[in-house]
Amino acid sequence: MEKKNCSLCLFKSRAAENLSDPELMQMGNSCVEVAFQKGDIIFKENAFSSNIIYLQKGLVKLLIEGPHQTQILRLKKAPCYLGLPTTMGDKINHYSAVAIEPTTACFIDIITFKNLLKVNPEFSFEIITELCRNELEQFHRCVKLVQNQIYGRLANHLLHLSTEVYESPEFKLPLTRNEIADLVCTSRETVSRLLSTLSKEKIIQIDGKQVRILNQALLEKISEKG
Amino acid sequence: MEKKNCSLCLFKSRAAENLSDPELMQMGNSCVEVAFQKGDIIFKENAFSSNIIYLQKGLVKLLIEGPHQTQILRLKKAPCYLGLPTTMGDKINHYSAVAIEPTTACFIDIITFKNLLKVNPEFSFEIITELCRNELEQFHRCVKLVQNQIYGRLANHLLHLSTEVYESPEFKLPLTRNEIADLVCTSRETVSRLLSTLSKEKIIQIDGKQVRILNQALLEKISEKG
DNA sequence: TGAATAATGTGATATGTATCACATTATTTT
DNA sequence: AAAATAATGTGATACATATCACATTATTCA
Repeated sequence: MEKKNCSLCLFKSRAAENLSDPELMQMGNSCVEVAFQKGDIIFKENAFSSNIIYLQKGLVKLLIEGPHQTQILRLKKAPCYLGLPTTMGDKINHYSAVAIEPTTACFIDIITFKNLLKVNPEFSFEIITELCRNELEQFHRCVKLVQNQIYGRLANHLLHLSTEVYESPEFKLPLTRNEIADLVCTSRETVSRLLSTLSKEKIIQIDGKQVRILNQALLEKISEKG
Repeated sequence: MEKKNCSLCLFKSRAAENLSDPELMQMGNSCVEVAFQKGDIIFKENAFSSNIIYLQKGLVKLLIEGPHQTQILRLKKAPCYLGLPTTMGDKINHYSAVAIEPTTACFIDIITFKNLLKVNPEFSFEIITELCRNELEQFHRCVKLVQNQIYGRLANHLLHLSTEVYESPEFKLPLTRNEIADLVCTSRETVSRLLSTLSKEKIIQIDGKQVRILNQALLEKISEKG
């Protein structure tokens, strides 16, 4: 197994800042760095979960099979941990992760990771904090998904891509209309139609996958009110 | 402040099993036991979150204000921690907790709790595991809520009450039709209608709040398929 | 470079569920 | 016990969105 030196890592997580040099060494010794292309599966629902994954670079979608369609639970942008709940919460993955942009990830052996949690409480503490923040986000995401109409959900995700993911009013959609449908839980056709509407209303400008947000304030209003 | 002896507690959490006697003492010294009646607010959304709460006995609903209506995020049955994510994840509560049955809860000072996390990694580890399991559950709950039709969601919650909460095919609904609507994200009228339908189909028997599950297999099928 | 495949746009129609309206029945308060 | 209030049931109607159908345009692959 390739040995990595995590103490020199430029993408170190906030939690890992609390690790001592020997601890980082230990992590590096049971850690593999892997590169993924768009569309590559990082881990798969129902497979055994044997690694904690740390995303160094890239963008990933988390997928879960629902009773009627695949659902995109959320997008995860590096740097962040991936699959903490599914690896620590059960032996089997409850969802899949798929790269939607070129992505680099570290696979950390679960035993080493658990060991670090047990010897370094500061590290544990940061992981707990991250888990808690994620769960709060998840609550809010769920409420929006259920209560807002699709127009609002679509607006919400466009804003998220613009402000959080790409940090720019103009960006290229990393998802097809079908995937957007899986993200906002609707049909491909409805996504097409509503994107056209947003475009006709001069709220966004859209050409294929290229999006520009023209009226962010209005988009925010739509995202909140429904 | 009343001092409690947590080492004698009969409702000790799995995580707390890992605490030493002095640590339990420390917890007991900054811990208050409070009793709640049905309808009593345990903590409130947007208020400062200053305690970790451990439910000893009872049943609680977690509420969050959505863009269109209040939503019941989930029911929590004792014994369990309450508000871990909202207390550890932010300074302000992102949701409320309200007793829906007579409930007893321990309020543990957040500073003490955090301190225990930092000195006892086994304790931390169990908390991490619990958080992860909760998040997985939350993912599944969200997918069901979004993808299933209301008939399926209603079936799902009736089953949950029967098998998880009351562990009996017959039970008294702890919620009004309005609250059930908030739980499955629909309107009161629809809940009324669908409960009648389930009753007409001889899948459940319902008289006011008294429910008996007549055909659990079919109810499970409805819950899964939609 | 052409053929095959995938992605997208848009009309017509069907349907689940919200909303409004109002009657009826519990429950709480005085 | 009477009065007030809250909870519930049920019909009529409106509407957001799914689904089906098919044309059009990109993209991928041989």
